[in-house]
Amino acid sequence: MRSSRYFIATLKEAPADAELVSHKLMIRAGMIRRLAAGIYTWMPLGLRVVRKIEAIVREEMNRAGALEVSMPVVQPAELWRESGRWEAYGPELLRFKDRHERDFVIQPTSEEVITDIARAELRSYRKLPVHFYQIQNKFRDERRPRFGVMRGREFVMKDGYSFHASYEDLEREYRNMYDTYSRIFTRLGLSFRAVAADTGAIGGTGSHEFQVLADSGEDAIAWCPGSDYAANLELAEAMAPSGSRGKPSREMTKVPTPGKTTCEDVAALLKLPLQQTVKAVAVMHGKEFFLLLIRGDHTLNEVKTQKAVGAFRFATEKEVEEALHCKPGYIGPVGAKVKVFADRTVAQMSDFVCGANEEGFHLTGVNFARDLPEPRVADLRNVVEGDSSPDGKGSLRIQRGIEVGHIFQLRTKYSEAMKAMFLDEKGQTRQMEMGCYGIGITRIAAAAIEQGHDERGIVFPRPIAPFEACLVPIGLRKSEAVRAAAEKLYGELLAAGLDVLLEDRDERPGVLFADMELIGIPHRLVLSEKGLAAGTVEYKARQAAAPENFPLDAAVETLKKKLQG
RNA sequence: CGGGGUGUGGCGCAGCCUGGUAGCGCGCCUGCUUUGGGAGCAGGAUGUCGGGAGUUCAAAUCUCUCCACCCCGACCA
Repeated sequence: MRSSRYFIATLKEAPADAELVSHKLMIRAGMIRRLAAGIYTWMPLGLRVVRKIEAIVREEMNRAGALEVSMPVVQPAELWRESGRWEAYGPELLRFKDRHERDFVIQPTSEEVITDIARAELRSYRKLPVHFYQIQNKFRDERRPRFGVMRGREFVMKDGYSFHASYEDLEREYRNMYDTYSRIFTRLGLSFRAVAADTGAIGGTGSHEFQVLADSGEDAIAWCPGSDYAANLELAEAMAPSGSRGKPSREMTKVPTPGKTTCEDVAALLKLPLQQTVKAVAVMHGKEFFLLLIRGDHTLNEVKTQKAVGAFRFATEKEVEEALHCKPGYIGPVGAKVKVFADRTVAQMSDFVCGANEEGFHLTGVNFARDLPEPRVADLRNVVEGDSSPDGKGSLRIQRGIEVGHIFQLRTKYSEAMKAMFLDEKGQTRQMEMGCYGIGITRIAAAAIEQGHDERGIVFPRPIAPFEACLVPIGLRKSEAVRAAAEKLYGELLAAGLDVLLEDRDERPGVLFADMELIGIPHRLVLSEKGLAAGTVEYKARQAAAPENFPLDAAVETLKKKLQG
């Protein structure tokens, strides 16, 4: 490709509304342009990246035995009513009516349509297993689209669905996909981690997320360096501290703590470690008021809490006052006539500090059994760095990540709702087992940039860079020798099958270099009169400190070698 | 959906408080010079000041209203 005939639309300044580096750089590099909130046009340069990601995903999916299909983006509501998701999905599902007033949706995923295909086409165990996938646009009416294409409303996803005659076979395919995904993200040149995940709204049992490691990621991952344990923070189990609870050694005492409503403030005032305090979180479970006890330095894990106590919401200030006759900030479990759940860590504490249920006062030296009834105990908190790993093989570390892939064992959630049955070898009707597997194609482009960038712009991994290499001639329009050498070398590079951009725009060298670095081309060749006189061409990797020179007649071989490395 | 904020040329912004005939930087167009790190000089084009209504002799500026977008909180690829 010649840049003079391509569309390079770089910007010096990023739009003010971009927050994430990847968002800023994608706009500045001219990869995307915004049309509406969370809706973007992929410009030629950006689309090249997307297509390269798709190609790798497609290749590996095909290699793993999955079959590509393309399902409609517009789907009739009847199927969604049948699966129950018409009601269950909520406002993120974009719904509309056609001219006959019939309800339709723009698909956020395609379980319904594929299950409809499966129940019509897969009537015999002889046709199982089968795995269908597609790569195509999805729409989710996010409550708050942000971060450019990272959390857009319209995005490209690879979604695959597998059907099986037995759970054992589903497990086999799940492992197959686990391996395939690992291969895909490795080939894409990303640093990632596969983590156990919550199954969330999609339902089902086993589930893993593939997280690209980046500090800007929205997810937190807990993992153990001493083993293969890795889980999303929302799932990672916090173990009870070892040993047993200490004996009460102090009298329970009411101390004045005026204006100190947080554990931090109270600990500072009383000159006690934060780990000696307990915060009471007031929640409503239906019409019932609960207190959840979490150690002062810990945070509540809402996913785990929901599993332990059931659906809940935080109580309002008014509800707190009605239940405890006390303002939030001073509430506690002592003397409270409500159900109390304590986190495992809190359950092991003795002589702790908590609110006195009296404005301006806290209690010190509080002990279970002696001062208040033993609470119900559950795992309610987020794990923190240094907690012991649930597999007992060391302590946990926390890292941030961007979810780019997710695999689920759906089991029979959809085949049951939509009656996807097959006949087994004994002629008996049985439900199909299902798996589903997603990869966020467009999100990968953004995640790769979060992982690879510097002050000059994007640093793409070679497999997904818009071009593998660029050839920058200096003085193309001034020097006939440079022009001829550039044309010749460009022809040779193309003939060698390399994906090269010839930078032949009529711009000063500084502009050309800056643009090539901004858009993230990983390898650069420079031709100049000076170099030609010496019979050399200059080579520089995107992140190398300094360029090196090679003989001009070895340029193609040299670049090939560099691309391998 | 709740809370906060912004809307002025393609992009980034000033002007608004204290009404008075719309400005800066980048980009864009033309010419000359320049050509190994986002050039210089000269000339030029581009605005229903988000939309509507109102107050006023006069509205980017004040009032009301609608819209769009962004940021902070309950979920997903």
